[in-house]
Amino acid sequence: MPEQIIKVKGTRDFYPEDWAYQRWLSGKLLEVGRLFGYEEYEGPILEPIELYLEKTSEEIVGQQTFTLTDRDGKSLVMRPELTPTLARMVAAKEGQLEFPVRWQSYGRFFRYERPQRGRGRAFFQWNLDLLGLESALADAEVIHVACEVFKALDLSPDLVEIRLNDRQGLESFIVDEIGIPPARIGDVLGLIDRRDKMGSQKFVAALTDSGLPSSQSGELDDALTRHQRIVSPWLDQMMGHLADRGVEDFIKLDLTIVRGFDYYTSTVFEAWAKTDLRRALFGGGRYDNLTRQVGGKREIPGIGFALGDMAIAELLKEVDRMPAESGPPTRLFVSVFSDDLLTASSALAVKSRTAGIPTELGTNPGQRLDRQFKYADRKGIPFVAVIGPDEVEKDVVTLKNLRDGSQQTLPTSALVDALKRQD
RNA sequence: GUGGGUGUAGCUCAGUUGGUUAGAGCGCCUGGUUGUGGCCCAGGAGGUCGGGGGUUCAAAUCCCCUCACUCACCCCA
Repeated sequence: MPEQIIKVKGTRDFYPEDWAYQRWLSGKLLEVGRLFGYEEYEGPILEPIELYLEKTSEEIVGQQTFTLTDRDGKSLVMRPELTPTLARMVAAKEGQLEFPVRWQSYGRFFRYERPQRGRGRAFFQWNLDLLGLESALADAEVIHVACEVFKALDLSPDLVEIRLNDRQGLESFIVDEIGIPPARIGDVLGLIDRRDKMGSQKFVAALTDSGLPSSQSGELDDALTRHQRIVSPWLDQMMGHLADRGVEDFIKLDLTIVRGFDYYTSTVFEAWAKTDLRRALFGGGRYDNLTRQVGGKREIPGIGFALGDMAIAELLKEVDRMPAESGPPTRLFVSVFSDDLLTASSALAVKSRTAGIPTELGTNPGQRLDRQFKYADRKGIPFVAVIGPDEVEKDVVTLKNLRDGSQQTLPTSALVDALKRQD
């Protein structure tokens, strides 16, 4: 026997019940976006490596992506995120698009990482972006969408929160209040980002190690501990808009939210579960120079976020918000009494399908009826039709409801109506 | 990339200080019921104990290697 072929590490097989969950989740997300007027779009799954080298460090692209070489020797990347693709698509049509652009997308992404709880190498991600607006109204809208997603998934503010910060405000706080030289901002932001994980002591030590006077390290740590937020008119505006929309309960200002790299220019936010799950559910922010880096003629400001399917699934499982399994769509199983009567059963199935009722015709003529019933029952098919010699003679059909065990014999012509009544 | 854990029947798992023919529950198959699923009863099939090597009279059990899965760290665009 040939060796069993195992699936690629970090990928998942979606059996019907798993796929039903994916359909449910993507349906919920896309519907929320649709209610805010966001149009769906999609890009290629393969992109030239240069698209990512522009924006991200070579190390990350080299080590954390699936890359391949095509037959012409060109390096291609299985897309690890959508934003560069979005930038490319917007830049290519920037003269023709009507701004502001509201776009959303749900698709597959790939990252070459070590799989663990809530993270694999192939995953789905929902991206939602609002492009072409500079005002805080745009940021508030996108965060409002995020809050509505929580509502749609039945996740209340006691389970989840969105931690919000203004990177520009944080930077000026660090420079003006603490007195850290502007040149050091990059390092310091990176450490602030990780402060939650390493704890206060290590944080101070790391700051000092990086060359900061220990008085400043301590002062910054104190300030981060003491202050819930920074002085930021930008955040004040956003919070005002969010309160108008009635979603402020989901929002927590948190000046330690940074999100790695220089990608974001002001607003940054991350969603976190307030449970044991120590993982960001999604994150996003404002990027004001999106299209330039991919050859666009002008800078188009934008704000958006991305939500992966795996972390949110972990949370939904943990708080019991997964939808119930629904089984196959089949409503009616038409049993086949014998070879002779296959024609009659077949005709009935055709009639039922024509009426729009998902119908399965027995494929084992003459199989004992109890087997056929058992099969339908296990499949979760709610109705079974029987056409035996008695029924054929009188042009009737026996219809059994497997849910409650009731059974009736009715004219063949009345079957469809009877089924529709019982929906 | 670093470290831990786990691999025994289709599934979830037991398996004592190494000891005879490797077990249970669920599932599956057959029959009890040749026009009726679930419940019940009786019987049955199914395992090179992840793979390879070693120690031993004897290995699921001990040792080494390897593969897979999993959890955490690093990272998280």
